[in-house]
Amino acid sequence: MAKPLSKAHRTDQPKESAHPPGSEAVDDYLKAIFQLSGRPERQVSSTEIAAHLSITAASVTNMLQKLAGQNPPLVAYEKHHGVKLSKAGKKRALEIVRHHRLIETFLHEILDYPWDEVHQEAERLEHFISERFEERIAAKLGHPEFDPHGHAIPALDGSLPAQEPQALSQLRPGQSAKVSSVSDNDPEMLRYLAAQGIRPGVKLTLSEQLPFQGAYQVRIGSSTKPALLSHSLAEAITVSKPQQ
Amino acid sequence: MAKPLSKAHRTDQPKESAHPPGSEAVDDYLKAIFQLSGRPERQVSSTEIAAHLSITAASVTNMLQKLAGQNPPLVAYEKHHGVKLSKAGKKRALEIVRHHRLIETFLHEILDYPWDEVHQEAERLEHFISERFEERIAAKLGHPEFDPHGHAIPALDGSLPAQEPQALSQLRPGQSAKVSSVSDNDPEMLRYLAAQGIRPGVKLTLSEQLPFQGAYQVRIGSSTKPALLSHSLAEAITVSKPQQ
DNA sequence: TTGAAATATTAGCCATGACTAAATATCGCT
DNA sequence: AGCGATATTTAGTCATGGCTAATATTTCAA
Ligand SMILES: [Mn+2]
Ligand SMILES: [Mn+2]
Ligand SMILES: [Mn+2]
Ligand SMILES: [Mn+2]
Repeated sequence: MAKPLSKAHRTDQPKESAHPPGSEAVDDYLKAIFQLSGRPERQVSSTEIAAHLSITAASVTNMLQKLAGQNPPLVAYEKHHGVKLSKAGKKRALEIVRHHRLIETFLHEILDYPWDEVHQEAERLEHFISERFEERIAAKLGHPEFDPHGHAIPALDGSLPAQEPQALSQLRPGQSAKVSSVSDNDPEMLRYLAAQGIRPGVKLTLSEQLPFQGAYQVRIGSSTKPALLSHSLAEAITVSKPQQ
Repeated sequence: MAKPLSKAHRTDQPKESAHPPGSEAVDDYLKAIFQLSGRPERQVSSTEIAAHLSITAASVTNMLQKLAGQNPPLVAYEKHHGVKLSKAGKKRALEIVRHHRLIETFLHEILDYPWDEVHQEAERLEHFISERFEERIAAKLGHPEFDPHGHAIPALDGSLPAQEPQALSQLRPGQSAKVSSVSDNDPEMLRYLAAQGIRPGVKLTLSEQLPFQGAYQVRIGSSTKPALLSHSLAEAITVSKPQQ
């Protein structure tokens, strides 16, 4: 918000706008590109970003050109060939991811949110908390390394533990593994998983996989009766390297 | 954010905009009008609102017309004669004030923010927390009635304790009173007051007032050496009805 | 009572970040 | 290699909420 009252500025300000650049929208683009480009890093297409953010591809192209035109550029954009984050863009994306995961952990641990409600709230707040707030909740939580869904929280310098996450759907029958993380954006799914006792750290054994992308039959922890998980559920669960 | 993928809607949506009405800006106008109109309720002028929000009067007029045109109207606007909040506008304003003061209390009590830093953070977050978040921090804090500066927190139904706040500057020499609240928007001032030991609940005695709006000499609590407060400082402190 | 000063509104502009429709580039396949 | 399908970009529009400059209204003092 501008200060029309101050008369003599050193240089005439470049006219503050109602919705400053480098805002919520920009954050969400950078985060989307970060999440979609995976590891090792891949170019991300306009269409993918559009689908991820539920907006049109035209809007995405428009924004990508702005992001590429910033100084410093936030993305490297090749017309018709997608984008990659620049150094600066990646730094900002990781900052927002850190906010998101710290907020989720905070909501769950301190404010007793159920784990299926933390994502939605964090998705909004991640853009608006200060560095002070970030620092304080991190301290309060004892500088946690993982959020309630098992996702690693980037450190202050943006570093993440080198992980080799594998989808549960890629296990072979008979193999065991520990749940590393679960997808955090579908509350209904999270409630279902909680009801099954599936959460990060729990040991799973794939007893059988029905043909044609059918259900996965898993034994959970040391329980006796197995559970059945759909293919999309098995895709939403990552596990650590299978043991034995 | 729109969903361009859903094809057949019941009625064609009125085209979702990037910055939905009923947002941060609207909240801040309603809050400003609420704060400025005082008790008993007064009409508030465009210029006052402009100064309070550090924007131009033209922008204010523009927004007031929009607010008056909403259904239901959020303000009663008489061209050239200022505005008052409508029922709906007052409800929303109190909702935001409740957010603000709960957040301040939360930051101070749970996250150990110093009292001069809570206002700025609350000013942003008040617009973005959910009802769930509000409810959780209120519960965590034991449903507090006052924020760290002594301001009353509106109840869920919007009610506020009937208070008769009086500026310290209106005390007569010799009178004693208890500090009720201190203005919360100037961090430097708050640090100064804290250093003097002036905070809500502390007893003050006005020993002398220098002429021509000069300094106020007060004894703080049961301390022996008096402090000197400028007129603007004495305006920023409210006290409860003088005793004796 | 009247005219200048102070206040307030109008008119026209801009940036952000959506949208749709039209144009164009790339890709997959014969 | 070339055609058509798919992906992507361009062009033009809109709402929100700022701004400045010009105009209109109200107020106040002579
Ligand atoms: Mn977000
Ligand atoms: Mn998560
Ligand atoms: Mn605010
Ligand atoms: Mn306060």
